[in-house]
Amino acid sequence: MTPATPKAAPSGGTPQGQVLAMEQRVLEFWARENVAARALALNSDGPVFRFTEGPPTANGKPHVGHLFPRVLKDMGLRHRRMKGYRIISTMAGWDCHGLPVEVEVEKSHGWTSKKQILEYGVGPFAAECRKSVLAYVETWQQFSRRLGFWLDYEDAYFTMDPKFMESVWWSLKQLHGKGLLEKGHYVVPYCPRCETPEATHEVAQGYRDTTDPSVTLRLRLVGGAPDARPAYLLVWTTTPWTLPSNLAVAVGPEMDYVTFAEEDGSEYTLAESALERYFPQEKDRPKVLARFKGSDLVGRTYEPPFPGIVASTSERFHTYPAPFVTAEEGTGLVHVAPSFGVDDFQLGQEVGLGVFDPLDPSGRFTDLVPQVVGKWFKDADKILSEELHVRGVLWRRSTYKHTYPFCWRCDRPLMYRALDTWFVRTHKLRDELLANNAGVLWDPEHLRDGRFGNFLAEGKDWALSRNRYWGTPLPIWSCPKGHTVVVGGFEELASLHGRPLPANFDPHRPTVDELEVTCPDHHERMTREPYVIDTWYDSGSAPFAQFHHPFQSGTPFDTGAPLDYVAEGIDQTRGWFYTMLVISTALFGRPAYRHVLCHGMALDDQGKKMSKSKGNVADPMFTMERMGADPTRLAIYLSSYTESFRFGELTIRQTGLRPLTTLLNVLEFYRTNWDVDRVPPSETPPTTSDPLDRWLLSRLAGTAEAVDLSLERFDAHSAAQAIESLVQEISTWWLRRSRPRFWQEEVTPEKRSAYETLSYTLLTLAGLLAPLAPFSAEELFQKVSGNDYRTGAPSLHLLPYPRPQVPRDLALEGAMAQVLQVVETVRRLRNEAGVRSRMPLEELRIAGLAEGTLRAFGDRLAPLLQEELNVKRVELTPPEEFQGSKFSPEVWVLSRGEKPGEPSAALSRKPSRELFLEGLAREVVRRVQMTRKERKLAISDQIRLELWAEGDLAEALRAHQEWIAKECLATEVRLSTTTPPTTPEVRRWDDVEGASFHLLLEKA
RNA sequence: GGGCCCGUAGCUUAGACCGGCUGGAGCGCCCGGCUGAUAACCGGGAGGUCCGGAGUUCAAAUCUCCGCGGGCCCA
Repeated sequence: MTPATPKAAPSGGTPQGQVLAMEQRVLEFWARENVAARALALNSDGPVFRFTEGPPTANGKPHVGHLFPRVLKDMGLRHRRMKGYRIISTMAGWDCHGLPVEVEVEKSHGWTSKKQILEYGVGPFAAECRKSVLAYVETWQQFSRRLGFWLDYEDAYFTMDPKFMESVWWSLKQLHGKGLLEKGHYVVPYCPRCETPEATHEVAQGYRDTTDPSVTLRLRLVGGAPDARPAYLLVWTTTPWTLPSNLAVAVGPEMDYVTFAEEDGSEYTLAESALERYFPQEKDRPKVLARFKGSDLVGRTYEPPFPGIVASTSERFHTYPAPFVTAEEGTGLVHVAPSFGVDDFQLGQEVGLGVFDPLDPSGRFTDLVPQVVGKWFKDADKILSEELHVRGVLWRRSTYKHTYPFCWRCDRPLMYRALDTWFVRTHKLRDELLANNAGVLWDPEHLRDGRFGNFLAEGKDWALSRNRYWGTPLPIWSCPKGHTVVVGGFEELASLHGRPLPANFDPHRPTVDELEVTCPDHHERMTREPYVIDTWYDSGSAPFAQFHHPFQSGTPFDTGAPLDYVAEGIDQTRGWFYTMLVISTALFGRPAYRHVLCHGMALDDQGKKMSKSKGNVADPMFTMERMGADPTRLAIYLSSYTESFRFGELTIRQTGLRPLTTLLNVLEFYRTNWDVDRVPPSETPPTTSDPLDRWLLSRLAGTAEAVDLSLERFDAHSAAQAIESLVQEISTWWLRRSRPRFWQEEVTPEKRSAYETLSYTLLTLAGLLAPLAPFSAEELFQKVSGNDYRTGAPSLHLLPYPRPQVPRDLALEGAMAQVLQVVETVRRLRNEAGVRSRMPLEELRIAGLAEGTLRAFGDRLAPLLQEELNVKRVELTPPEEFQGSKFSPEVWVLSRGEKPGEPSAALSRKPSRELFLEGLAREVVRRVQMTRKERKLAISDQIRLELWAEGDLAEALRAHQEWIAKECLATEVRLSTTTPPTTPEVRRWDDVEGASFHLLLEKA
């Protein structure tokens, strides 16, 4: 959602605010220490990892569609960099050309047609296009920096850079030399507003539902019926504006057709299957006079819908057989206008119909059709239909809902139109494309043979030329004698020009066309084919053109080496992934990339599709400023990003923020304690015999291995999940169980082991987390290593990736799992008995533990459970004990393991008198601690304590007076049974197992 | 109209390729605990027609087919 309130980032104590503050700290550190640039310069002699940034079109602010690929790319690049690879290249890139940019400039002037560009001047127009692109680059850099996406923004490639364009020219010459670049007159999707054809991958972006007229004509057959009655063909179309261009009618030779008569005696012919559509009610259906195959209908002559518009020839206005006629729509008799349909054009070619195109380039009728001259083609529908109606040619009229392509930029309906167009003959490369795709690792896998593979198999040609201005000009010149030269570089152009090119030669239009170029053979002035090329060709050339290949020597570009990793949205299957593959196959005969990661499309928090009209499109910069980059990144990694997934502040809060809060709280715990004890952090795994610590180290080793393996496959999802569950385990088990060790007064060996295990774990975890959540990882590193962002401190992101240094102890992990099972069981028993954890119980008996568990823990098992479960005695007993009725329900709560391997447990139901008093003492201690906190005393502050109590409480306090003093850091504890004074300093506590007491607390 | 993908608790997801314990977690909810990690932390519980139906099988969330819903792509 785009919220109404700007940049109101929450702050203060919320987890969200803490994360934002943390990220700010990290950003300042990175900037101050120039960390990003230093990281990019790492590993200059390491093994090569090839990458190319898919250049976004820099003509607008980044949107969600730009966020996801960047988050996924960054994960892969950070991981490989930490593992010592030299990344080629880390250049940022900007896609500068194309219709989007032109449209932006046109809009700024309020122009509606191409003519206005010419009036304004192509030179100034191009200059504005350039300016428009550059205007957004700064915004994009801010966005990327905030996200933590590190690329080389200082040395970015721009597809409008003459050097880049020269490489593109070079490649086009190669294609031409291989017979892969050809001109033809073909039907292509055409936007009359933009006055240019579009490629299929562009058209693909603009389909939507629309309602068009549906008209059925009756076209009079010359000669009429056999008995000379008037006879008509019924012909259906949804584009009445193409009817003046009608040159033939197509029939399906194998299909069944029928004739029927209407009341006036006229005979009508249509496909048999169409009868039901036109006469849904059986009772209305006319009587069929004759039934025959379409082939019997071939060769008839009819009167065109608009006689006199098009000259008749011996080929025109006849019925022809054609394979594309179907029985599913219309009448089975298809209106053929070769200028305006792919099938129509092909049929026209075959039988020699010629073409008739009465539109000017902007889609308005010329005087070839007088009744609609000057009209926009869609506006002619009504006028022409009305005329047909008046003349009695219109038989039925209604509307028709279907999906139809609209221009992806200007949102006007496209048309299919026969034009002169330059093509990349990709159909000739079909088998090679398929072969080069076969070895690519697609994620998700099904794309390889599914959507992408199917598209390649279609083997459609790529319409390359655009009748526009702001793009790489098609470098093809021809002379009046028909001689054609494809120019593959500026030097070659200079030689045709006859002298050096002007300094700072700009190959864009219009300067390129102002250059005098002479035909080397006929010595006549040559003119350039007046097109620019599809901007997708530019970006598809980025892997080599960013290096100015082959003009620049000594670049790291290798003609034999595909990219190791690319990541973009699934929409790029027909976009960048396609154009890169075509170009690399044509030029270098190899695949363009080894591993492709494709993310799905974003839905909003409610699972609804994001669309501009709904206003639910997330602004990623805003989202990051509110939620933080790491929560945003984690939310993506933890989602099923290869499919469509929800993305919004709610989702980020629920999925991305949560695991980070837990982790940062663990860190907070560590730091709070570390500030007191100052045990040096351990960069290597501590040697310890503590089973809890050894368990954590083993879990860490397992996680490290799993995360690394996942990231090797660029599987951020599994990696993030593995980290998330380790964080969970640290927090819910290791830390909780280790707390008593941190409370110890002195730095005992156990306490040291806890510190070292935790610091080592957190430092390693920081490394594992670095590719995914670089900010939190840095925070973890700085705070645990003790570097604390001081000037000159090392950054985590300049350090190598952590390697597991401890072998896993699977036996111990299995044993711990069983211990956790016991803990869970006994907690349930306590719940059942209604005895809170603070109240100690006498005894716990356990049976059915695996042999391995007992071996792994030796005699440490009992103390571990004793503390965790607050029982005085833990006995391991033989399973037989649980079979009889030895445990009376009066005394014990019981859980019998039912499945094999499940332990049984019996717990004392009630505390003894003695334990009850101990429990009461603990209740009092807890309240004293709360009071200390209320008074904002430091952890280490000593106090004097006075307590007033009666009955059981008084007895409990007397019995545990010393212990209370120790727990509360009290130099003295005085007990009174008198009435307490009613001064405000005396704090009253109620409801301690039904009783109340007072306390007075002073700093000693 | 065609192709590809997805559908597991209110939400995010594991399990599916390779059929087999009682479908597992986290968040949220309810109950409780803890109280110097504190807008934090911990336990327990409720909550699932594994989208529906049919088939294969001793056995189906998992394999097959047919629907329904959603997404993306194509015509």
